[in-house]
Amino acid sequence: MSTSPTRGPAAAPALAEELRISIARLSRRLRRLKPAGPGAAEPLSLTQFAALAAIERHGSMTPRELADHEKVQPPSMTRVIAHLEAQGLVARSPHPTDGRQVTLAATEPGRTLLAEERRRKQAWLTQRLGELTPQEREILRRAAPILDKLSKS
Amino acid sequence: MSTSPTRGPAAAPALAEELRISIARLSRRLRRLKPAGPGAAEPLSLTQFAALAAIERHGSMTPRELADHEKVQPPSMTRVIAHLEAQGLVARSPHPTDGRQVTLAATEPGRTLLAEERRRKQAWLTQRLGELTPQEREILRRAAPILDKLSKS
DNA sequence: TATTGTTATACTCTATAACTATA
DNA sequence: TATAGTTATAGAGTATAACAATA
Repeated sequence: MSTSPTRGPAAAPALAEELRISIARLSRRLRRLKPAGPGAAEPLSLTQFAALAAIERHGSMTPRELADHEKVQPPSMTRVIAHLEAQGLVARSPHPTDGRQVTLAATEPGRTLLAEERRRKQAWLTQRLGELTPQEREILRRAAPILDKLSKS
Repeated sequence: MSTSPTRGPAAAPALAEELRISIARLSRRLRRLKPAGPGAAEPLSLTQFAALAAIERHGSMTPRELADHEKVQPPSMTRVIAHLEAQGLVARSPHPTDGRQVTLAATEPGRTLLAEERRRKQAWLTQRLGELTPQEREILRRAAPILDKLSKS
């Protein structure tokens, strides 16, 4: 019988299962949140929001870069971008040197909406985080970049 | 202009956005993992796996309890259970006193498969976790139950 | 020939609404 | 009337395959 250690590298499989299930569960819980309020414009899905936030943060990005960044396949990102563009939140422009590529940038309404969503749509999670102890928030704050590191590999 | 603190309760909105995006991205990354190897039986989706694991851990559960536990609606859990039952991984039995309820328990093949999946299907995440520093793993170990607490609210 | 991006199509997961059976 | 579970149906999100344009 294995002794199933709870610490050290050998505990990785047990931690993997716990994390995998916890992440999936919280992901479902978050996705279920009804977006924004009655007065809101067409709401953004989480993927759309993340894509818009990434575009704004990087200044400009190509669809391929976005797909890699958000861990979806290019055709999936095409749909996300189409939606953002239809809403006037991002604008395409031709790549300066490579005719195949497209450059995406946030429009002024896009930046406005982003700020608004940040203020309002994340209310649920913000509220829950506020109910944690400072120590717990600190752990999550340190965990977030590690989760991103895992996503990247 | 707000100063956007990075620590303390007031930082919750910023942390909320970071966590929300990180969780969604890692969730997509994990879901994309191609399950098991060539010799494997019909693979389990992550939700199916989590349900089976919960049933085994609790000894027995009702569909309603499972749905609440995994943050899905009852009809969604019905499908998950139907799949597990069709594969012979869980068995239903009538509730001892309440004729409406159903009791679910893992079968012997179910327990076997669970052990096998634990050993094999989580290889990717286990590998990635093994590449982290012990300090990083420790942070994730502490973060996992906090994520669960967030899911529960 | 390789790469970017798109179109067409299909699948997985989950939800809501309506129904049945039991309490 | 209220609750557990199921059936029927629909929608969101993402994937793969095939194609067009450019390098």
